[in-house]
Amino acid sequence: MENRDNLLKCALDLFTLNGYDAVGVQTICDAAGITKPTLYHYFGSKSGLLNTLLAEELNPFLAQLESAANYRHDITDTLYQVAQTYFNFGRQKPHLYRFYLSMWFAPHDSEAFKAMQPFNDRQQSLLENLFAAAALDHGNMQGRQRTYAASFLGMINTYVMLALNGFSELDEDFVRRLLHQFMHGIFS
Amino acid sequence: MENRDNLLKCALDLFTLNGYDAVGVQTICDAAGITKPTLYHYFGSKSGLLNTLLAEELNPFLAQLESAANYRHDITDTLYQVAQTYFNFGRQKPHLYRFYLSMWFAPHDSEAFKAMQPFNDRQQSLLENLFAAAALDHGNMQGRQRTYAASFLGMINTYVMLALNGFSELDEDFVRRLLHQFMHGIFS
DNA sequence: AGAATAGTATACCAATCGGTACACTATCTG
DNA sequence: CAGATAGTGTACCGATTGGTATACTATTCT
Repeated sequence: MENRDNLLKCALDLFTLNGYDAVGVQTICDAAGITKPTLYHYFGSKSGLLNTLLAEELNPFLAQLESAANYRHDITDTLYQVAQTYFNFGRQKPHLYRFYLSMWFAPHDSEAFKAMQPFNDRQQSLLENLFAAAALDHGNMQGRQRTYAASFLGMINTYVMLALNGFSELDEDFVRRLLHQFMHGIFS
Repeated sequence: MENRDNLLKCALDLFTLNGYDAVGVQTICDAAGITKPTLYHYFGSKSGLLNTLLAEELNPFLAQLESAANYRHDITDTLYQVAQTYFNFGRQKPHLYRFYLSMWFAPHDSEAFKAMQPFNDRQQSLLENLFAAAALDHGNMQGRQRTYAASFLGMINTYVMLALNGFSELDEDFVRRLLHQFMHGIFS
């Protein structure tokens, strides 16, 4: 399993730095110091490698997100926890975060977009459920889960990208400003 | 010039649909019904084609943006005009808008990112100048042009993407909500 | 010991990539 | 009419793409 782990590590670095399409299978193998049949033995295909990679990197994050998005009858606080989870992720794995967003904007029929889509769907539905639950306590939010989830996600990504591009720090204050701005968009 | 224009049109469709990297020179030529030397006669290279394409599509937009971003001592109204310009663009050329954003998120050393960068820089500096001018009227905005410009751009892109993904309409009301939310983020 | 299984390398595949040498034609200019 | 110039097609280039047939080795199980 040593070669397998090494392949994943090298692929992650190369993908996040150069993008999925721009990195050839041969390049990954060279970086890992092995040959192609070894890669195809473990992952079956280049996209199989990407899928495995995303699963191993994102599933832990999604688990954290799941517990953060558990509604505790305080929508502001819950959203704060959610935003914190994203910010932590962006802080710890900035390259991966960028790579993920680049896949989100990739052409819809590309391997990269398809690989990323299920993870995005899980985030979206997690947040939709959160907003749906909150709407039981706040009548004026009713029926808008989809839009709320998408725009909250969009706003988080905007803020994280701002920070990744050096316009701010991903600190507590930045989370609070995000929350403040988003909540004002809802309740006015 | 008929073949030239036809090439640009076909390339635009293919790029916006499949992404820059995923479309080969041969594919473009087939779509335009010509052969490769013709393409290389007009544009010199694949990236030359992309650059020409972006220039012809985005320069008119940037001209509109320039006049919209002309500060008239009413920051809310000016930002409203700016946002309107973006929304119009997103409404008229949704595929191109998506393609543009995908280039923004592309790896920094890719052809696509390099081709898009100067256009982004012009938008950023246009907005920075606007916010700098507005800071003369609103002291509490002083010294924050860069962040304001980047976050306003980010918020616009978020809203346009929400609409392009079917979560909303790019209508007047949506612009107003964007403005409302952004201004509240500044003045509180 | 013998058989099965996982892991790995050599060497190859067809297809495609971006790009070009060269010859030809159409058109415009003197 | 002669010559220059722009535009275009045929046929090709070397490099790289994702992927594989086959044989070898190392380990593990019976």
